[in-house]
Amino acid sequence: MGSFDHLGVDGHLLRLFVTVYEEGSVSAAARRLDMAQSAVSHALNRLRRLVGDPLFVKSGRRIVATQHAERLVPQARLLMDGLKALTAGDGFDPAQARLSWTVAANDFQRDLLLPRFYTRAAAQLADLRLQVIPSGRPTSEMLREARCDLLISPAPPEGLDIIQKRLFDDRYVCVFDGARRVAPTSAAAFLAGRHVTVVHPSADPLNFDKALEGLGIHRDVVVTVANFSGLAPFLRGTDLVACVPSRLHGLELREFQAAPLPADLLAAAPPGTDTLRMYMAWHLRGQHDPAQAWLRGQLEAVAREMGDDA
Amino acid sequence: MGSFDHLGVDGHLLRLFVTVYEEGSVSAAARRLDMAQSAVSHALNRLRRLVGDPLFVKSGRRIVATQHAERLVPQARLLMDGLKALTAGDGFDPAQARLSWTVAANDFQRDLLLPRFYTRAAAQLADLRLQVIPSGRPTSEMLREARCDLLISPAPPEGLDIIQKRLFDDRYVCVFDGARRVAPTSAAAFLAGRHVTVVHPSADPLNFDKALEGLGIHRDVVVTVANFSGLAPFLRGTDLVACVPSRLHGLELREFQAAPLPADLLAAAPPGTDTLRMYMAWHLRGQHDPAQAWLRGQLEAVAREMGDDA
DNA sequence: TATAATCCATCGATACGATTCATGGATAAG
DNA sequence: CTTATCCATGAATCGTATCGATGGATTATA
Repeated sequence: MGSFDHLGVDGHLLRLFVTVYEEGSVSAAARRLDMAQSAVSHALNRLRRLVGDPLFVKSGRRIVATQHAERLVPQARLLMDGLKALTAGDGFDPAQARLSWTVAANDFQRDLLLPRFYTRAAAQLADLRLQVIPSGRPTSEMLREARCDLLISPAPPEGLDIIQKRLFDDRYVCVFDGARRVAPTSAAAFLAGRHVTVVHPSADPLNFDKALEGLGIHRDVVVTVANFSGLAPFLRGTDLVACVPSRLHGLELREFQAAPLPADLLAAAPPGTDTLRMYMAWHLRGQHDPAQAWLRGQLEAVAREMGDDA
Repeated sequence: MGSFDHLGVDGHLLRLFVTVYEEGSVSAAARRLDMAQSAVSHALNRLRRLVGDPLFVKSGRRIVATQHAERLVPQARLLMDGLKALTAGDGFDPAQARLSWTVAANDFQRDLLLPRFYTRAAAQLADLRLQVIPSGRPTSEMLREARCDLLISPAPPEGLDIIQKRLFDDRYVCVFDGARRVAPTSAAAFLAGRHVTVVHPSADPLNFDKALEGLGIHRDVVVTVANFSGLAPFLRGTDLVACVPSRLHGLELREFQAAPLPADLLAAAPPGTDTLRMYMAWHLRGQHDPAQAWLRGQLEAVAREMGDDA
């Protein structure tokens, strides 16, 4: 049964298929592809034979995509990108490349990685435009619809067309104003204090906060801010405590004191509670693009340079 | 430059290219493809035009692949698999499917996941043959050369053509014979004891052992065994201590006592030291195969069922 | 309801391209 | 030097993708 001659499919056919899908019309696709309408119709029939599915069925004088066609569209786009990667024209030469890259990242990972990434990458490239957009709660759609090329997040989206790779591990520490209080060394002391944490309205809470929640441990969170940069003013001159990735302590929170989380608090918590693992994620589409692969490599190198320790 | 008509490439051309590469000969490829030799030669020329690279150059009366051709071969194989995924014949029906799956996994992950996976998956399938092979130090070649379909490991290989996904997190605990000693509650007590650990000759040491090593902490390891199943005889009736993933305590080491790692030991260690994160990894080739995707989904479900806690 | 407009499928003609057979130049082996 | 084998090329053939034109079907408009 499977014996449809799938090997007969070529890039032109894929492009035609995707165009028909996007236009929702054979005639419109023909116009966009600068072909005769009948040619598109015939080509579509050929593709129907090759994949063994009607792909589009008539409904009135329009056509609607079958379920199978819906499934095929992203796959077809993927294959077209793969075909492009076959050409020899892709000899990627950093020294002559003028690249534009859009990265979605929230405050912590942005400030930690991207400045160093930029200086490193830009030094080797003819030109680099780096667009950083807020990721919010990162979704696979951002990558699928090419709203960004890469996404940096501790909770990257999953999906069969999404690839993710670990960048670095960090550990949560308590940060506080050393002039106003001392480090909480036990769970009791920790829970007795007043806390400030980061809860972005459109993103997931920190895995640390979620883990405590899951344990039924409720600390006294008196202030929540939308991002890490908002913590400092609340810590300064107060006895508030924040639990943040330790690397942040080397950035915006340099002026404060840091201490490890109370050991007895962690003993009860699930593994990885005190660890924040940062990933980068991208779409399969960009997998074989040598320029993007190079950029990802640079970012990875920056993360590696920092080492896994705080 | 980029203006080679890469869309003109079709599956037949890719297959021809790969065949010529594998045979190292135009004539031999023609025989295997059941075509005339000149047809292959012409087709090869067509492909040369389309991708803008000689692909094979004459050397004596043989031909040798160019660098670019070498790079293209895996990509071509990938695209052929992608094309196969276009056909409608792939409506995957578990109830009628007779599958054969080869998984590379070492002892811990094998015993923990695969029995439950097998019963779960086999119950839904017409037939399932599960081959489990030892992974040793897992390499991307095992996946590339299709020696296995999936690999389960805490240290999955990396590569642009390898996809990995987290299965579950576990935490290291101390395991010992409760009749002979008590739990080490401090780093000092921990280091005063005698230890047994797992070091497989052809695999990486455990991340826990590596982390301690990295800190310059040398505990007194008096016995090493090649896999987890070898631990029990050495623990039984002795004062030896082993640090193993806590889930193992529920399997082979049920008879022993378990205790968390000393907190002060972990405080100095890098984040994630006490966490073992288990991944599955597979080759891009199997990404769009619905049967394999289904099997991976089942395995994931089993891992999820166990929850992230021990 | 009749008419016009638009859509997609089909038909015959045409041009392009893929394959075949036959041949030639090059290399290596006998 | 001869022979066998390899790959490339040329001419001829066959298949097929495209075109323009046409027809059947559906929807919008008067």
